[in-house]
Amino acid sequence: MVVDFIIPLPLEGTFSYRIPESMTREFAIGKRALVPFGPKKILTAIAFCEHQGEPPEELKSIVCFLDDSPIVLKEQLRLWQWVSDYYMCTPGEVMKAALPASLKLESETKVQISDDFIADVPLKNTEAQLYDILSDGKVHDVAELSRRLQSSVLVVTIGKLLQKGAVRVEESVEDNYKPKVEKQVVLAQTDNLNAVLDSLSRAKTQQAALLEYLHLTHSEALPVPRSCLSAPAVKALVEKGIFKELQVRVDRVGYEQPSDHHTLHQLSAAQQKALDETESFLQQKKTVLLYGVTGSGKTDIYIRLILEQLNANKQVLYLVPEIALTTQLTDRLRVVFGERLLVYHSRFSDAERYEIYLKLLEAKQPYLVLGVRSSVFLPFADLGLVIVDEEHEPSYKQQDPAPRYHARSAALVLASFFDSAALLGSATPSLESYLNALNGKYALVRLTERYGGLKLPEQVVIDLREQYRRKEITGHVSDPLLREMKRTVEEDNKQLIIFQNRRGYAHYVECKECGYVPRCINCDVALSYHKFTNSLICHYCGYVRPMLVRCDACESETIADRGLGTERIEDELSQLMPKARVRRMDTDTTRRKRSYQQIIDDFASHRFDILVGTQMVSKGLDFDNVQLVAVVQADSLFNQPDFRCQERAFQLLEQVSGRAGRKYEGGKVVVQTYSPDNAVLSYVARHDYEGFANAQLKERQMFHYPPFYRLVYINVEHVDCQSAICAASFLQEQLKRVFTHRCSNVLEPSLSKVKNRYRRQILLKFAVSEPVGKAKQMIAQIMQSCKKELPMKGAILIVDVDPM
DNA sequence: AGCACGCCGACT
DNA sequence: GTCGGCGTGCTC
Repeated sequence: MVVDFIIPLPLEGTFSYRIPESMTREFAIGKRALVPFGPKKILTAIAFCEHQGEPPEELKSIVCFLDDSPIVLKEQLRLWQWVSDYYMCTPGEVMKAALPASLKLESETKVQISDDFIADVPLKNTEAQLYDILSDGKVHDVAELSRRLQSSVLVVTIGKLLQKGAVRVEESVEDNYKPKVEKQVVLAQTDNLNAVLDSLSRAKTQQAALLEYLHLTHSEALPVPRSCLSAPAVKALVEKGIFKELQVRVDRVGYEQPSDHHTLHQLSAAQQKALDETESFLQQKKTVLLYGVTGSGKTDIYIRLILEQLNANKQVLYLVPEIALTTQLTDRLRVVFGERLLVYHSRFSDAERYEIYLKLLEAKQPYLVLGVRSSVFLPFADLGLVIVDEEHEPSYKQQDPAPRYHARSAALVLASFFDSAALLGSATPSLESYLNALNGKYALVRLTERYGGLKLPEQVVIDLREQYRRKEITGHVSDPLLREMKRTVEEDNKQLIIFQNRRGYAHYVECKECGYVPRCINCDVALSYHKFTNSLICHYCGYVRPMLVRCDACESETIADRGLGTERIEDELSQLMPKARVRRMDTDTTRRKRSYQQIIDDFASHRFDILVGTQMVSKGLDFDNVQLVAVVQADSLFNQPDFRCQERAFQLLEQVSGRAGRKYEGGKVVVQTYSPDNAVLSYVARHDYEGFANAQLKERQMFHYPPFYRLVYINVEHVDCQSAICAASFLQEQLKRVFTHRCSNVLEPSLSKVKNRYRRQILLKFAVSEPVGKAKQMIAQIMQSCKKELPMKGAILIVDVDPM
């Protein structure tokens, strides 16, 4: 028997292996097998299908199957296939993204000293060093050795010692997943508790620990995590035989008790109407686009729909962008769904993801999975509904490594495999989805009223040119904005959010004498100034150098800050409003695992007044007490060299302004800008999404852009600038022959060099009516044949389908 | 992606 | 003359 397997490597196609006679009974599609690959590696492969037709001549046999039943279900495999075809990547790349690492066992090379070795020739320097480390007789893996021996030739050195018979080497596959074990204590015997308590009358902490235990267990002999009680007291109580110690395997994906207890709201009339409409469309298996303004209560509608599915014994996938997955949302869902809720977050460790994966796979009850992009790859067996919340979010598209897939598209395809419905929700739908709704491919449901009948926030635009002319501005905060801020915080005791889409202190710095701007050594960008660390940082590759004392070029000491970042706003605020409590939220302040949540919790409970932040503050957050939202400089939103620039600007401004006035009347948005006449601003002022979208669609159609055309970018990268251009030109010529007007010239991207690689692009455009599958096959074929040609030497090709 | 094989410069 | 650099090509 010969079976084709998917290997977790970026290699084209599948790989065929023989299944030994003894194992053929175990074969099933979707099971894992260990397979030998190359001269020594052993990898985890997924059985994809039985091999059709004549098998290749020389075949290796699999080592064994790893599972009793498939761990990748047939709908998942179909999705892998779809992703790899549509996004032009290999099945192995999809496999890598889809499975938690603990499911992808891989052999490691283990090295051990041979005890019968007699050195007849003296060992060389690195050989001797390695031999020294190994002299302890223990088994070492290569990763550990390379940490201890900083040598680039480690593998070669091991090879040499092996030749001399000094060491033994073997490949072994180990399961690195360790179940979490918790130490617990339980009461050893239950009779005579009072006597036991009395006997501890002179050991107060032990007595207190025992009482605490009884309190926790409601006076029953139940196991309690050891960490809940005072450690020294527990130790003593165990020694006295009052407590027994247990080692218990526990789930990492615990079921945290929700921290507050709101119940289901009564739906407003508008919500009820939207729910009814949505339900009837979903029953017809029609994809629904729920356009609901910010604060209209879309989540309440989702909850009703999810309940229905779970009660009908169907699973539900509820996708949210990374940034919207906060305890605000999980708590709310936990109250309603309890243990039926599974959360899948990218900040989870691999062990946690592994446990969630298996939990869903072995599910006996229907689950609601609340998850980020990659949760479309979880093993759903009976999906009844897919919800994509904030469907316009660009973060649903994976950027770097392959598969460069869009979770919204993948989710819709997945839903179709189960013949189930999908719901897309947003206050600012993507033009792609909106167009689909207009031409009837999706059903459009509108929810244009805020919950509680609150008005959408009023927008005030402040012309920065005018403010500077009249000198009514301090730093970057104009006098009218400052008045609004003071009133909000000092008089009304409300909170405010300040949005600035750049982190750091200054976007770049410049010598006032000669105009010199320090740039990154690895990327084609200026370095950003971070005052807190007094350094210049590249936001693309992380390169850091100390802030200039004097100009590199002319040695002058007059270095000026240019461009505004969140750090600087925070700085200026502490001077303008010294009494206000200000916190900043951006990538710099949320590096640690808990810090993002901490800032949100603190703001929600009004432990500070002003939240300054990047995009992060604009998404899905629900703070009752925010009255004012300020955009300090909107201009960077309007000036991006990107056909989606306007759409993004509208979405961001509308979303961020939606944070104001969610519970009380009188929310306000102040936008400072140098271009107060920008059309986007007037649409946002009227909260006129549909007007904006219709105008944008006209432009997109005119200039042959999505959603009327599909784009495929081919990025050509090379360490040498000229070679990048040559390779791109060569490839472009070949593509042009086939695709004629659909193929662009060689383009220089605005970021022409990143991480020491020079980039060029070729853009292919296809009308949505064209069958694009054929075209992709053609592109792949041309790329394949070009790769072998001389001008393409050393070039790296990256295909991005439906780029964002 | 790894890993082996293979061809050219700086050392004993 | 060898050691060791990394360019190129293959992996069922």
